[in-house]
Amino acid sequence: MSRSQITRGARLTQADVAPHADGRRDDAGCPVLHVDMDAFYASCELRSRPDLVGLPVIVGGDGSRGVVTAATYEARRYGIHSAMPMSRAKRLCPDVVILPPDFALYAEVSAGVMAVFRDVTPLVEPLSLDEAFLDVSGAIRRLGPPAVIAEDIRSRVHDEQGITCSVGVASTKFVAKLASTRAKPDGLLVVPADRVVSFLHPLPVGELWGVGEKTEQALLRLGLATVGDVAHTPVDTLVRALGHAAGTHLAALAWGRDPRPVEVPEGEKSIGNEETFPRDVDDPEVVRRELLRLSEKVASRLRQQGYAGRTVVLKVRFADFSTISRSRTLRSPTDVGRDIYGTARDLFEALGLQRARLRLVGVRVEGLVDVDEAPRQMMLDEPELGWREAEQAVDRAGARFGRGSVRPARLLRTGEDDGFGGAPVAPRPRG
DNA sequence: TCTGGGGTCCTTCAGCTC
DNA sequence: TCTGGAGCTGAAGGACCC
Repeated sequence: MSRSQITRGARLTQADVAPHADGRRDDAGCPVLHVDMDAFYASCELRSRPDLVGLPVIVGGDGSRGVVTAATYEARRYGIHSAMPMSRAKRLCPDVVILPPDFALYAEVSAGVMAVFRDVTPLVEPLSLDEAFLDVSGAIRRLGPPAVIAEDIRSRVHDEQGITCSVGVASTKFVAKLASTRAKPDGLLVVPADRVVSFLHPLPVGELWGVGEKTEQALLRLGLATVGDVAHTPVDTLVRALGHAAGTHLAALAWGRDPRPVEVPEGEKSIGNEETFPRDVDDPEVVRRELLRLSEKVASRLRQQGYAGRTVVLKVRFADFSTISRSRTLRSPTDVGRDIYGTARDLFEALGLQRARLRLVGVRVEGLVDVDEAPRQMMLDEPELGWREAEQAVDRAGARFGRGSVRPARLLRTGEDDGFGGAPVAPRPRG
């Protein structure tokens, strides 16, 4: 690694504590790296739009109900942040540049970044497209101490993918994640193993992993404002306020105890799709058509990834934002859109809604198993070649002619965006 | 201000079996 | 035969994360 690479970003920092008197390396005992891309979606877009570098740019749907998916640091200076309604972002910064999301691009860049990580260690645990934990304990002899490995990763991501990232180096996942957040943007922060407590205790409770708005309010009601306050509170008190899992978990985190190892994920646990209507809907036929579209989409993703699932979950959000879900477990796992739709529709009908105004519907399939290991329940009247084979044929047609080139007749409506991409096209007549 | 979409995990409760 | 408790599973909802 060149000197220029090491100094790029000029933010090789450590927790603000006194150095070791005996000359030990500060990253000794810190094999966990948390790597987080800076404003990932926006950074991907700026690679092909250098004219926008330095301007407030946000990525997100520009519809009436869109939210900000990512914001450059220039946009954040106006108070814009992710998950903020687009309408508000535009009010805060009328000149903000809005770009529609291109998830295929982000997936491609993410694959390149993850390849860099796996070049360093096989122990990579991705958390999302733009961040991952790495356990580099097995790479230290080959590549050097964790801080050097971290800088090398930052340089390679920058040189190969043209975006910047921040890295936290620590003894546990939780502290590494906090460190990368505090190193942003384009920085590196090492929290030495024996300074974890002094690093953690001054932080506000909201920084604890798993503490969102509700839990933060609950903790503040107990008079607990900092991580140190939580650390010095009896576990029983936390358990009473937050439940067993959250209470014991936070008590451990507040002392820097996080036994979770970096793990290569085994696979998905559920696959689902949901959609917010552009305007609230009270026509049951529109809802049924949307359920069919979502079910087909979920089934297609299941087949693509080689899964079948046993539990179908229907999600309904009403105009007042209240949300309910209903689920049904099938006799055997399925990856057939027809089955998923039939179950989702039954669940919807069972709600007995009398023209309630709906904001969103969603379909999710849980209890995933490898499709080759899934027992198939043949119906007495089921033909040998059934819906599954038909939908597999649709998958093949989609791969050849474009996704959505063949679809259920109910979803064929000229000019209607059904989310399959492209204009609706009727299947070519056979023969 | 007015709240997307994709996920995971946890808690609570009800029903069932032993 | 009846009853109560333990343990399991499924269902529903909530909180959280990115």
